Amino acid sequence: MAGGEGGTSRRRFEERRQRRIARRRSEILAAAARVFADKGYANATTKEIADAADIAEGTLYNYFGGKREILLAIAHEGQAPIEALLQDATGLQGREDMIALVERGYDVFVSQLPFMRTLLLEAWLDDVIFQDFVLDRFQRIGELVGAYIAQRIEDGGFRPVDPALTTRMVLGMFISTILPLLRGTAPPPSHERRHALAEAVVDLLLDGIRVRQD
Amino acid sequence: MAGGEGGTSRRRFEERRQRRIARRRSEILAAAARVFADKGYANATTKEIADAADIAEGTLYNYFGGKREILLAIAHEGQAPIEALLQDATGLQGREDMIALVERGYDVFVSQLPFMRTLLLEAWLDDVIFQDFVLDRFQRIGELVGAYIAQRIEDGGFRPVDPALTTRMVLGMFISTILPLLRGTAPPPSHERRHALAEAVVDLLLDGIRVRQD
Amino acid sequence: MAGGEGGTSRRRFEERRQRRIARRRSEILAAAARVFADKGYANATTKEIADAADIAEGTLYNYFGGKREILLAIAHEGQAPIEALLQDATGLQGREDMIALVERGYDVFVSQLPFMRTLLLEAWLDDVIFQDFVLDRFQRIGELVGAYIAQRIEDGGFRPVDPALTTRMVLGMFISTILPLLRGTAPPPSHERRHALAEAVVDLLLDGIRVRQD
Amino acid sequence: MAGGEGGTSRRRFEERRQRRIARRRSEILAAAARVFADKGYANATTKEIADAADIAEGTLYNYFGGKREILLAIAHEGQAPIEALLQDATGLQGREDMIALVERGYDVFVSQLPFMRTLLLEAWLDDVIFQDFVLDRFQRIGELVGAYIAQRIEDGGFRPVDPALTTRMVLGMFISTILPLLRGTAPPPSHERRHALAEAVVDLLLDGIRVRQD
DNA sequence: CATGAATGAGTCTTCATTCAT
DNA sequence: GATGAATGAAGACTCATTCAT
Repeated sequence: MAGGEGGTSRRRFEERRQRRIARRRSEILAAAARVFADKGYANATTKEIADAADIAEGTLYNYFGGKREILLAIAHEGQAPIEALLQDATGLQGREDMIALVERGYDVFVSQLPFMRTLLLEAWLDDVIFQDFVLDRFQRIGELVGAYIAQRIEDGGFRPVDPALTTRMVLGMFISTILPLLRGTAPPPSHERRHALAEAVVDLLLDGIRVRQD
Repeated sequence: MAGGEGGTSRRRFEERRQRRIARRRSEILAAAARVFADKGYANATTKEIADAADIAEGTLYNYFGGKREILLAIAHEGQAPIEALLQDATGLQGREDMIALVERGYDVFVSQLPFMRTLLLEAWLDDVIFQDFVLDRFQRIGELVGAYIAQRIEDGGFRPVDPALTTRMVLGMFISTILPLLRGTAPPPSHERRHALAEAVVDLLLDGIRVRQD
Repeated sequence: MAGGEGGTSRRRFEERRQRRIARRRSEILAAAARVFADKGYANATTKEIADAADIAEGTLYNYFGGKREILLAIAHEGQAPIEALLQDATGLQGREDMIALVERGYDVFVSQLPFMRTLLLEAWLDDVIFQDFVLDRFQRIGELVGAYIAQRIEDGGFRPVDPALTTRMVLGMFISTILPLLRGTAPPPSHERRHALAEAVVDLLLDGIRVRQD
Repeated sequence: MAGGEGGTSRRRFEERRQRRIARRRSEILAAAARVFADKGYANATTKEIADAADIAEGTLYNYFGGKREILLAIAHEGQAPIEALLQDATGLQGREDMIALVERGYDVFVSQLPFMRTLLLEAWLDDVIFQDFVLDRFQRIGELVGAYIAQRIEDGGFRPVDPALTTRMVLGMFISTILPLLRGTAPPPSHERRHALAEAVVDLLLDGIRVRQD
């Protein structure tokens, strides 16, 4: 009886269920990312994760296959904002564009801090994380920035540097400026501070610190 | 009877014993550094360390109070070469001096790779390691480089940048260039390669990548 | 919906859970007391305790913080019956009262044998156990018996002996009579036997063994 | 050459060697008894024993087959003074004889404290120690005292008590009076104190505490 | 004989995962 | 689906005993 409606209501129920599951997964991931960021994957216990997510330990296993799968899901989750950033990163032209891009990079790290911290930490040890979630993106950024630099060298705007190496160094400069945040020894920088940091990075990249002698 | 000789032979014996102990401690530390560098402190087992050092598990405890003490000894061990480098780092003048200094920095990392890798990895999580063995040195480097930059700004050689921030970014650039080595995805660079890397770092620092437009 | 009933059912569930936990704790304590009584705390392994309690080793740690905490819980557990006995021990008058009291003392030891055996054994070495769980009660017994003896001396019923020393000796007599049981070389005495032992203790205390010569 | 003298000197050497060995064994036993008395056999380490005896750990094994053998030797060592006491204990007659005997009992405990403490402690757990070194002597004491009591009952001097049980209770009284010393919570009693204690024990045994009503 | 470093079996404890309720 | 107690494999550490020097 009420077959059609039954189907509709069942579908609605199913949708709501799916949303509830997705929401719960996200909550768990956010909690786990905080714990992993704080103590590292190896030192974190499933009990701590469950407590942070305010659920029972066993419930974790209804949403994830195990501790490691949670880590992989976190790594996966951390990809989206970087992907978005990479999408917009085409068509760099001048200093202002570059500054804006670096600022957006800061935004990603600030808004996703536990994810990023976990990702970078575990990539240091875990080859799967490193290959699939860090190296991969790093190479895409490398291609992007490298291509830009190569093109600017071609048109005479940049010195004939090694594009890949320079990309690497820019990223090093970038990361170094938010290292205290990643390490947890400093609070997130204000928007003004982020802007100033971005300017410093871009200006050092473009002009170095030496005063023009000519 | 033969008191004097007895004393001498006992002293010699004692010296030899001390040397044997020191040597064994070093062997264990080197083995442990390799294991820690490979799997991280938390994932490394005392059995693995013992196997790597080719001794029995219990023997570890004749030389160190426990796993954590081994880690601290590694952190301590890694300080000497950096201290030496810092001693020599005064009196930077021009580009060549700076390149030489950066090259020596590479030498330290290359020759002490497992120690450095372990140190940087664990400092990420362990506040004691971070404070006592990383932040401390980092601040000394910061003072050194920062003072140099500030002085060069004063005499008009450098643009009026933030010395502390710039120091941080230089270190970021430096580290980024040997990251593949630290991460274990690349072999140690040749001396030529190290020289080229050092030049790239210093030139980027001094002049940036932009071609003079005037 | 069904809020009240939900609350009630949850509360009932919670109560049942608490009872289950308490029961399990008691089972573990009883098993551990048997093992400790048999081999001593230091020689007992957590594996043996777990086996005696018919649970896995790890389960112990869901109920107690560790091996030593189990020992302390045993010591604590053994206090209740002695406290109860001390409550009733006021108002001794004549020989019959005293015999009844000694008999109740036997009952405590017989019914709590592993607990008492463990307690006395470990108090011999462990200062915490000794101070908090044995000396304390011993002093209370001492005060009680000592006060009684002192009063009877006053009213001329007893010789002018040292009350504290006499109390100590009575306890020595008492313990000596169930030593084979405590040591595990004899089965628990029957009620008749306990009565006879109690009479022997009290008569020796009151009259000694010498026939009146006058 | 010098064959005869060689034999003599070898014999002398051998005797001296035997004495040296015996002396060293005694030193080790005394040290071990102190350690065992303090922490118990199970909690004492061979390292602690060696340190207490001021020798190296390995040297222990030149004199004893192992830790347990040291314990057995201690138990054995503790027997001699008690044997001596038992030899002299025949021919008790009156109150004074008994007091003197009890005093000698105190002397044995005071002079051999670590041995006695170790012996009683380990006999509580170790069946071999208990059977061979404690029960055995206890039974001999029991026969001696029991026979005396039985005889005095026969001749009308004592009430018709159970000789074995009474013996047990006397020993309980005796032990109880030096329990603080054995437990380590009181210093050895002075000679005067020992005499007073012995009088208290014997008087309680003979006359109890009740004032004669006749 | 004395020494003390080396050994590895044995112990307590933790924790990811399972599963009955 | 949620819960959390039960599990047992694994890990850090101890210590009696051995043995090369």
